[in-house]
Amino acid sequence: MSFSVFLSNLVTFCVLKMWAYTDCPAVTVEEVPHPHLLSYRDDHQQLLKGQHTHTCSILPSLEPCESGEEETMETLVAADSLLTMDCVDTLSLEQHYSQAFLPSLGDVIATPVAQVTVSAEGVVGAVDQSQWHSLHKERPAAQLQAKKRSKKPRHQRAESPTPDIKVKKNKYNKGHTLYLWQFLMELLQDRQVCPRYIKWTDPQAGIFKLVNSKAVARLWGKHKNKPDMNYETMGRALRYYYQRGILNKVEGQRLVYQFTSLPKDMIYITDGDGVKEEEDDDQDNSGNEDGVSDDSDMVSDHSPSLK
DNA sequence: ATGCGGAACT
DNA sequence: TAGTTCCGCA
Repeated sequence: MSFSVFLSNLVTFCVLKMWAYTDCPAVTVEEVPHPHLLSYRDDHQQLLKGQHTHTCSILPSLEPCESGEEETMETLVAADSLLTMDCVDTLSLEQHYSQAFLPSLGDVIATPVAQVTVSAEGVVGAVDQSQWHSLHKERPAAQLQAKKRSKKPRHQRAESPTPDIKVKKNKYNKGHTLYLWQFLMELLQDRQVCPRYIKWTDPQAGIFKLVNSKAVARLWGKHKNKPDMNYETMGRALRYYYQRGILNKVEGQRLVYQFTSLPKDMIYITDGDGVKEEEDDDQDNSGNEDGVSDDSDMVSDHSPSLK
């Protein structure tokens, strides 16, 4: 294990470097990291041009329950154990959403920061969009509203676009839990739950579906330690994301939502064997039709809706 | 069953 | 702050 740990750290380090500064879904944030929330174990991570692939292996394989809709408790639990953390390495997650989100890993990054000003156009300011894929150019009206409100930073926060400023923040940011959107992204990258409870219906567009809304809500509740969590409640949180420009609803399709932007190093589990990494940044060539899908899964609907 | 956003609350 | 809980309404 030690070697893998080493590798992990190495990878993490590199990734963090790359992550210097990013902005997330449009809004600003300051965050607090946390080291391991969900920890996945990356048994073999490979550092391939800065990417890693992870293959989780902690969980006992879940039964393919074909019973249809309801997932058994066992499966949920199993999936959940993964979220709860049984792992050792703390890596993956953070790199994905970190930045403003969770830098921590020893104190490498830290900082909070960022703040960004947002302009009508979209994200702006210091934002470095390099690590995020913005899925659409224009923002929904709701977002604009959100913008307005946020124009006033109450505390003038030092802008620190600087990527690698290493501020020693709370080095041990324990107990930080992922934001819901991060959590969903994690699930989307987790083979234990990805196609089963939640899956991409159109990865390029950031569109995903809560195949088993109940299960996902339960997982979320577990993560937040809210036993009574249900889709109704989680859904409210999801709806708040519309205003914040983090999510959009794909109208007409039940349980289908869309991330307005995604980290570029997202690992897309499109299906079966392949975990595919999207590294391509097509600037704005809106027509997305790269032959990405090799999935046998149905990634059928490509709703072009980007509000 | 979902989805929605207001309002109060943590 | 980022949801959580509850609600009336669609």
